[in-house]
Amino acid sequence: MSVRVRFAPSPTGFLHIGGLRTALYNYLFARHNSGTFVLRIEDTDQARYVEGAEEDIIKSLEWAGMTIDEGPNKPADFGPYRQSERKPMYAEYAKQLVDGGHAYYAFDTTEEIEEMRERLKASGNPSPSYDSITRQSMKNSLTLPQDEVDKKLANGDEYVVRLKIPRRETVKFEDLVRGVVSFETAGLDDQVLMKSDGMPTYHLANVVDDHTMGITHVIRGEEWLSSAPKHMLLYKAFGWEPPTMAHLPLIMSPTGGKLSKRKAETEGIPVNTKDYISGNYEPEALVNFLSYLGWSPGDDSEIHSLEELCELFTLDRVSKGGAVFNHKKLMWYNEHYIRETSVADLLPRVKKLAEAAGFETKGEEYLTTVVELLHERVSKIDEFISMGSFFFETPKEYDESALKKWKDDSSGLVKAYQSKINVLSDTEFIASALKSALEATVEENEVGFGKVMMPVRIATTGQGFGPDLFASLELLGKEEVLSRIDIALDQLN
RNA sequence: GCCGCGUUCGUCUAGGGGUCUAGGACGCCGCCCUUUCACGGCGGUAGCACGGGUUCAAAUCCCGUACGCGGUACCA
Repeated sequence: MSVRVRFAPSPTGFLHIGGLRTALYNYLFARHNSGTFVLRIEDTDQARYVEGAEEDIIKSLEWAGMTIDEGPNKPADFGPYRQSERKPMYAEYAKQLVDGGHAYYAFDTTEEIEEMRERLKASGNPSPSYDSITRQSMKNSLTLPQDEVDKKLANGDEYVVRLKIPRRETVKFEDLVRGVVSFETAGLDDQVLMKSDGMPTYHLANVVDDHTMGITHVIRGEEWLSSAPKHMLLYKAFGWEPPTMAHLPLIMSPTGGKLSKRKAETEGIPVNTKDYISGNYEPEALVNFLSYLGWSPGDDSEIHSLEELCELFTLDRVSKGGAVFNHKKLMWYNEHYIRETSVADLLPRVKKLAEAAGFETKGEEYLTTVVELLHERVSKIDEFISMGSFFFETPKEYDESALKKWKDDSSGLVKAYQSKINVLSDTEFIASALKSALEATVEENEVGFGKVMMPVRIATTGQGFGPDLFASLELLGKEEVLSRIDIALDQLN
């Protein structure tokens, strides 16, 4: 049987980083096994539905390089791929469960359930639930006479369908990440399968869809482990072979706990994939970083393309413990991929960013040199613009910490250098000549190299750091350099 | 509280009874390179949660404790 996996997010918001990793592991597993990667939208909670979320999910996966084989955007034989569009199906399967004695109708109002909980709490049960014991004293098709149940259903009274959890059973199954896990049914509640609005809950829809869509492996976050026994019970009740389970470790916040939107934001970590897109991160870097958050190929390698990861990925190498999101390591990956990318490939992207920042890019040749000069020192592509802003405009201000290196004698030295390069013709205005001129200035004034170099750098770039000074000056051109020195001399004295 | 899952350097991880004096990566520190800042190169720092077993031998197996995380909804 060929492998079929699904990524099944609910469109309740933008795709966050944890969801992206779950998608990635599913994708990697699918590709490794020449299987099919399915996208299914779990939109059964109408109250939490967010407009545009589905588009965001698809766009995010595409950006990361994951090709969806089947999904709402790519219909195939197992559609529809939105649960809301599969609604009639769930009711039928729920009925099948009821008829088979595995589920029942419950007519209790939320107030009545609340009342039951309060009553049990008062008598010492800290977490009462609607289960094999309490259902005996509630209003459902197990306790009510058949004719009354029929009447209520015919009347159109509101009801839910609940799973009839067996009283005392052990549910055991093998998880590809965790090994054998087992649960006692005594601790499980009679999960609602069909809500009173006619929509299924996650549990029913998920099991029905995974089965009817031919899903062979369920790869999802650990937050689902606790409800997995209910799902196993459902497969059994339907008489279906359950898919193989694999519960992934959660991505944790540096301060502890599951990496939530709120936590991530206060810690300066972008949570939504769209923030990585708009933040100009390299998708290859995020993918590589994420793949190693809870998995490793077992050797000392760190860098792998998506294709290589597909080749290497196996579920038995996924770790069990939660993995803390380390933004610095992500940046290391990002930096790596920037350096791996050729100047030619970087060029159009830098051009676009520069134009978006309102800069005149001064021609392809000029921009190419800018990218070359900065290539080894940026860690994110937008730094070509921020760090290299002086290539596009005269510095508006001078970096404060750099100014500490502007000493009393700096003006004089900069002036001396200016007069030396002033005599160079436009064609003589090249890095080597500019360097010689500075060396001459150094010699004549009997000072250290940095004594002249740094003030010149500050005057012309506004920064105390940056790419090779002489190559930068050459690119800027004689007229511009001289003019910047004039302005600096004027402003810094 | 109850149920479940987990725990190797600060972080991500390798390791699955002897080859572990515990390996790699990020970070951090130092040195080299160097006109600055980076890049790069070299080196360093730092860890088997704790307590009992089992065994000739335990980071590795078992039990317990602690701690962490998840679940405990007509949310997913």
